[in-house]
Amino acid sequence: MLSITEENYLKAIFKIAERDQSPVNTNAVAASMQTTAASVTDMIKRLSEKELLDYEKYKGVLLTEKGRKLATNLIRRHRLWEVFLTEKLGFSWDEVHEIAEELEHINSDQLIDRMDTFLGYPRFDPHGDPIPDADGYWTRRPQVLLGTLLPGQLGVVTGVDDHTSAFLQYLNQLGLGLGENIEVINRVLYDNSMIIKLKDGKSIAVSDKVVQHLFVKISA
Amino acid sequence: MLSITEENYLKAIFKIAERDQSPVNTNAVAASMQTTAASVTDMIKRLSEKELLDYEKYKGVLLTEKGRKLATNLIRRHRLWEVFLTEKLGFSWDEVHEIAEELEHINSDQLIDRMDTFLGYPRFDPHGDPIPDADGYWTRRPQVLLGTLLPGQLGVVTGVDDHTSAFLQYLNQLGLGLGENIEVINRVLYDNSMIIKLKDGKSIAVSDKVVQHLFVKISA
DNA sequence: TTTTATTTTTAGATTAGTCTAAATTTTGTT
DNA sequence: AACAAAATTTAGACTAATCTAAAAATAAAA
Ligand SMILES: [Mn+2]
Ligand SMILES: [Mn+2]
Ligand SMILES: [Mn+2]
Ligand SMILES: [Mn+2]
Repeated sequence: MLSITEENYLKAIFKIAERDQSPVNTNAVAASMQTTAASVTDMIKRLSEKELLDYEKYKGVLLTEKGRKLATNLIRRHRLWEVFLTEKLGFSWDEVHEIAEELEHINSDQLIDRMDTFLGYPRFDPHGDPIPDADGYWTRRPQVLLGTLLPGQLGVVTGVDDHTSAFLQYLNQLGLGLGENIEVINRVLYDNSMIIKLKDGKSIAVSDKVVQHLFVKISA
Repeated sequence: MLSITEENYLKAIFKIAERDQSPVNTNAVAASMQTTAASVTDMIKRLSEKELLDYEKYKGVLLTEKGRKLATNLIRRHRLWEVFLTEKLGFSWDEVHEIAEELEHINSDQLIDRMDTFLGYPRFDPHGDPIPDADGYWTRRPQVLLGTLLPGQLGVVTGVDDHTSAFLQYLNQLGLGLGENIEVINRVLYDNSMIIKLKDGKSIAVSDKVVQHLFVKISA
């Protein structure tokens, strides 16, 4: 049985290993957990003791298979809860993360299985992130950052690279939700912004920031 | 912001105050929380410091209005989650308590409001216990223990006085779920058991234990 | 290859929550 | 009223998780 704190560390380490490289270094974990390097070293020892991490002093950590399974299971729970909150309770995608951050620690496999069934076995969460299966695996969806599209190309919004509610709310305002069809009109070289056309026919300008953080699947 | 431990103490104290009398004494809390009297004294001081309890050394504790609101809100959350687990996820009434015990600590009023709406504003949980409103109030339902009924009287099962899964599973086996219509055939004086008739016409014998822990509403 | 900067670990303290054992207060009984 | 029993509180110690400051190891730069 893990404490909520231990679970959070494990999840953070998994995500850093995915984003950066393995082994994961102490400072990266400290930054992600908003704590000190000293605390991280402490916790790393505890998690290694429980055989969730492979740890060698000064060399960083790798997740063991046991650690990986626990971490992906947390992500599975988190994302399923996010689907529940949006699909069933009517929350908006910018409101669910914090609540799911708590709900993911509810420890019941039966609960998650039944929730998965109740939701109809969703493959992606409200932010377009994949939901791991019970073994902790998922298949990557072909998607690229909006910024890589050329004028004339068509695409569908499939995800975000920035999960802050500020960004998500801004996308709401722009009408750029998941599944939205877009067409690139042109790229403004001056500030790297873009003019895109939405399905309602309206053209909008999206800043460099948006272009760098919105995933789309190229459809033509 | 309260810790999960603090919330659990508060809930325990509320329930003891309801069951026994106020003020609540230290040993009762220790028994309920399965901890020592010393730990309870410690926690009582902390909760008094936060003005959730009125505490006088050696005299036991009373909940303040603030404490009562928090305690009943926990009970509200617990029971709404139990409804969700049974109604939406298909859990049986003997499986939900432990999970709700964790879920009740998820701290989001918005979540509970939306859940309440999603469930259609239920007034009772799967065990027949009333769900407090947002201010922590509910109206008592007219119900009596099965044991008080006389031969010939009709009733509807409305609740249980024993929430152990052993008891609930035994009731499943007997076909005595919530809402079940029954008729008292006769009382066996020898062992205080009872013969009752169910709506399917079958008569069954129920032991003294059942008779003392099953609530029914008299319907005729 | 020294020297410097960065990263990581250790040492020592702190807080929440817990425990056992001992002291104190209250309650019940002669 | 005096004594015994029960309930409660205090004292002191322990673990998990955290922090700051200092020491040690590694990496980068001169
Ligand atoms: Mn999230
Ligand atoms: Mn998400
Ligand atoms: Mn319950
Ligand atoms: Mn219940």
